[in-house]
Amino acid sequence: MTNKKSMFDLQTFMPYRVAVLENAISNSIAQLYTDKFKLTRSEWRVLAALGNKPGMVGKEVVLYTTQDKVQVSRAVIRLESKGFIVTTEDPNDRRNKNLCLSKKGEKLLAQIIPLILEQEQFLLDSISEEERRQFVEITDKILVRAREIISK
Amino acid sequence: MTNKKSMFDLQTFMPYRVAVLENAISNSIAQLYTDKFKLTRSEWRVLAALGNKPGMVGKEVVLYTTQDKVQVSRAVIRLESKGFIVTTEDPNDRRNKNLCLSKKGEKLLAQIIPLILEQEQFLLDSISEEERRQFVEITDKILVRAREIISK
DNA sequence: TATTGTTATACTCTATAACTATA
DNA sequence: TATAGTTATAGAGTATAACAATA
Repeated sequence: MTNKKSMFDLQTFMPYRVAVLENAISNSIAQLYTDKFKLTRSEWRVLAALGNKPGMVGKEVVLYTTQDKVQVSRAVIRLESKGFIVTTEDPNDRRNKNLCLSKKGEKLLAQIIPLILEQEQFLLDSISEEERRQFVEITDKILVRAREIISK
Repeated sequence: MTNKKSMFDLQTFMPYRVAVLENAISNSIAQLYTDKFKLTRSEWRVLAALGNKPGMVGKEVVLYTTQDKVQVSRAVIRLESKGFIVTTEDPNDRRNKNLCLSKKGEKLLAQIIPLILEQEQFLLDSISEEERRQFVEITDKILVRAREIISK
């Protein structure tokens, strides 16, 4: 006698497994920038974005960090008030704010990045180079599908 | 002339990629139980848990759904007030509440599960059976590491 | 009119601590 | 004392709409 409802098990449900994984990874990484540096995830992402591509305007940071403009606007305001970024007016379009790390922001980022990369390496050391390549390929394919659904 | 800070790119940072994937998947699934059935993720997980293993007590649901006892307690209260679950006192230990789906809850779950599984299938149709196996294996390995870090 | 960015609001999620009732 | 579950609170994440300034 089989129970029809027992055919659904959260434990083997792919979206649930990804959520659990993301939660564990995200917590393991977040403690690096929250505990010692008092940054939110949103702030950390904006910092990392500007470290990689200085001078982006808000809209570009939105695209780069996959956050919406409200999140970015608030993170920028907090980071500026803490002195980690400086904003300059774009002479070509005065609606835009060019965002750059301050010296203090660069120093902060230079402290965080090695810790973050070390943590990532520890996570990735559990799998082979080949698996790492497969992982990127597989997650990319699934991501495309998920975005198809959302945009419908 | 290379920029040392440009060595860190969010786009290739594994934890960021997993966060983006989880976000997309989770949104694509969530719209199924929020839009039509007005459930939160926490409520959906508790429902699914009880559908799979009726009669669990709160503590077991906590373990099964990877949520903490506060989340579960609140989801249970809401689900009970909506008439989707019924709670009975455990005669052996009156601190425990045995949780079961009501007929209404079973009906609800029976409506949701096919939609959820269809969505999962659409996501998984983007990869081969072999890749699916690899994905589970890889994510399990990374999860173990992430939990090692958190428990430190 | 459309776009960039800000402000306001509300709801969910997460984490913590304090509490109750039982054991 | 320890455990199961509840209540309270606050910070962070997410979504939406309304708004100001500029194009």
